Parts: sequence; C-alpha cells; structure tokens
Amino acid sequence: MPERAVAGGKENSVETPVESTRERLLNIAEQRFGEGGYEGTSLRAITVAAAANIAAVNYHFGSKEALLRAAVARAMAPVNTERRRRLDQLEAKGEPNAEQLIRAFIEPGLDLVLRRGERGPVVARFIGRVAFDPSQRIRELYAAESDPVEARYLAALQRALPSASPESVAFGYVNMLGLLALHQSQALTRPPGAEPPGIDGGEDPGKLAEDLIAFLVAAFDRGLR
Amino acid sequence: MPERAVAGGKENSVETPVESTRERLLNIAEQRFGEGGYEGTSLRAITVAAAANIAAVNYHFGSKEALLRAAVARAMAPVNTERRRRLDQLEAKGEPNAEQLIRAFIEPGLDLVLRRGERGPVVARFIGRVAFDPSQRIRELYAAESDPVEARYLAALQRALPSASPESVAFGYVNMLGLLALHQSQALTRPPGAEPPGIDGGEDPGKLAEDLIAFLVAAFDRGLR
DNA sequence: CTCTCATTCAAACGTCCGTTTGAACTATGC
DNA sequence: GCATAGTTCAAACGGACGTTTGAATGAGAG
Repeated sequence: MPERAVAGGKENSVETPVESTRERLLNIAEQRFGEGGYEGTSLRAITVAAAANIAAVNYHFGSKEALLRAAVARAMAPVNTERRRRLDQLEAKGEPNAEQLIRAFIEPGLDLVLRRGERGPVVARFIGRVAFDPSQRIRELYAAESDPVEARYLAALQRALPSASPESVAFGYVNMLGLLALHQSQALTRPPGAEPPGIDGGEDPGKLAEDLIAFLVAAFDRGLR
Repeated sequence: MPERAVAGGKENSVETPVESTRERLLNIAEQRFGEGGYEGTSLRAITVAAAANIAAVNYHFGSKEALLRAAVARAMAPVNTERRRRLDQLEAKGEPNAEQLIRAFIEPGLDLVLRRGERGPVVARFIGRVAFDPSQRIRELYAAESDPVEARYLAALQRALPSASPESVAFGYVNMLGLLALHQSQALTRPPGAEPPGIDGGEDPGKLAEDLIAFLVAAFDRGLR
C-alpha cells in the first residue's frame, strides 16, 4: 500500500505528512463542488486538480455521487458532533431558551467551520451549497446527514417557545437552516470588489455569527405565531 | 412568418391562442431550470418537452444561457413592476415603516407569483433557484434583473430604521432576499408526503407570506444593531 | 404563380461526460 | 527470491452535451 508522493520512500520522515489520494480527492471535491455545484463540476476537473488519475474516484469511492456523499459525511461530522455536544451541555443545565438553542445551532456551522485556516470557508461553502443544491436527490443527501440532530432541536425549540404552534417552530427552524446555509455558501456576498487582505471572503466570521444569531433570536421570539 | 399550430389559418379564431415555439420554450425552460437547475437541465430535455426542434433554442435565443436570460427577464418583469408600484404608492403617503416595506417586497414575490393558476409555483421555483444557483455567473444574471429596485428598498429601509447601521440594514436585506428565494424555490419543503389534493406544493401561499413577513418584521425591528 | 423570408427540421459537428478495463507499479508477507 | 494485494495508470467505452449546417416548409406580398 504505497502512500505516494513520499518522494523516494526514506526521506520525508517528518516533513509534510502528504495526504493520500483519497484525502486529496475529498479536499478538492469539497472545493470544486462548493464552487460550481455538483452538476457543474466534472470528475476530470477534480482529479486533475488533485493530481490523481481519472479512475481514482471510481476506485476509492465507486462513483461521482459516492464521492459527494463521502465528502458531505466528512464535512458534516464535526458540525453534528459539536451541535450534539452543545445540546447535551445545555439540556444538562435545565431547559435552554431560544437564544441558547439558536446559538448552539449556528455557531458550529459558522464559527467552527469559518475558522481553522483557509479550509474553513471552503468547507462552509461546500456544506451550504449541498444543502440547497438544485437537485432534490442531493439535498436529500445532505438532509440525511443532518436529520439526526434536527429532531432534538425542534423539540427543544418547541419547549423554549411554548406559545408558538408546532408549525411555527418548524417554520422558524427551516428559516434558520436556510439562512445559515446561505451565509455558509457565501451566495449573498456581492460579486464585485475582491477583499484586499482580509481573513477571507467576507466579514469577520465572529461578527457574522453574532449578527445572524441576533437576527434569528428576534424573529423566533417575536415573529412566530 | 407562420405562427404554427394555428391549425389551418382560418379556424381557431377564439379557441386556445396556442403558444408560439418561442413561448413554449420559455415556459418549459422555466419549469425545467426550476426543477433541475441550469447545469442539470439539457436543451434536449427542454426542446423535447416543448415539442420543438433542438435547433429552435439557438434560432430563437442564440444559446442556452441566452434562453435562461430571456426566461429570467420575463419572469422577473411583473415582480419588479409590482414592487416599484408599491414603493411609489407607499412613498407618496410619507415615510413607510419597516413592515410596509417588507410587505411590499415579499408579497410580489410570493403572492403574485404563487397565485395565478398552476404556472405560479413554477415561476416562483424558477426565480428562487436562479437567485441562488451554484454558478456565480447565473446568480449575477438574476442580480442584474433585480438590482434596479434593490437600491430603492435599501434606502427606504435605512430611513425606516434610523438606529440601524447601513451594514445592518444591508444584512437584513440579503436575509430577506435569501429567505424569499428559499421559500420561492420550495427547497425547504421536505421530500416525503406528497400533498393530496391541495392547491399546490405546500401550504396556503397567503399564510406563508404572512408568516414570512411577521418573521422578518420582528427580525428587522429588533434583530439589527 | 412566384418570390421572399421567417421558421422548422433531421443530421451531424466536435467536445466533454462518468465509467470501465487491463496492464503496470509498489510495498509487504513469506 | 516469489507471491500477494493495494494502488495508479493510460486508454478506451458509449453516450450526452451545446451548437452548427443546409435543406425543407409554409405563409404573405407582389
């Protein structure tokens, strides 16, 4: 089982662990799918950028869709884990209010994913795009990954907002989900004016998270029936 | 210049005006682009469904992208017109408040487009999808159509919310735009359970509009800094 | 009827797509 | 050494893509 690009086999003992072909494919797939969407990105574009053979995708994953599925699962895992952790923590201290729940949902999606170096925004854009891909088949693929936590949030939100109808709570939840995905995908940043030296594409992620949370808290607390 | 399918030339005086090839292409393009996205929809699928020759697209529009552009322009025109009309009407009576402005923005997008028969939801889904297509090129195409009114809304919202910073107002506006597009595209309706006999895909459009407006009004009034 | 011109049509263009194949390569176990 | 199994590779597969071509069609003008 060769690890490739280890440049010889002896040297490169500590230097750059060098990603495996599989990891490189997942990384590039995240980036390209996030930029051009599933249909708009070819396997050839991915494999060329990943310095891999065109057949590598089918060898490691089985198909283009399976590559996407693997990328979604890998990208969502830490977000889901963090959301569950926060929910556990909140519920251990009694009944959380709406703001705490919204924060526990949004921050893992923006904070955790917009930080950590240059790959953060790439992962965020990828997740946001997949969540609202034109193809329902692909949206379901995302939904399957996020469903598990969804039910817990809905139930907790309902308890935090007892005067709101179940339909209203569900309405608020999908709005929250949608706005998060939109900001993750950076689809709302206007085309012109490339940011000069800033951290990355757009504003400070922390500020964005706070703004979005404040926006949603107000809407949940007073905008539901 | 034959009008095709006028069945003879004399008969069919009042009966079914029968759409031209050009109109049929626009109608089907709206539907298919709205369902599968731009990249996910082939010209062959469109021309077959429109009972037109594959070459008809390039004859009438010049290219696939030009067909999309024409469809976007046609779909957006009445929405933009209605928004301008409402804005004129509001501003003639003094300074409108946030709720009035939000209503004047949302209702033409949902109401006017979700009503009018079975084509309403088709047009809505199309607009919503194009607004957040994975390809930036296509998003810009939508933005170009909606830009003209945008500046007026931003300015009016700023006057209605003098305590909010310009950045906050812009933030609220893109959130409003995003949520509207999401509901238009019906991307948030869960896959299962096909609605039995109901008007169409989902809830009562009027109720949706009211819920969304209430949600946004609360967020604008108390969720901006 | 004849000419004109917008429209439709079948067919083909070259290119790119996702996927498959079978041989080559490479590290490891014996 | 040899066998083995995991991985990479160039090449090709059939099919679908957007676009182009040039001839057929049909209605209206003279």
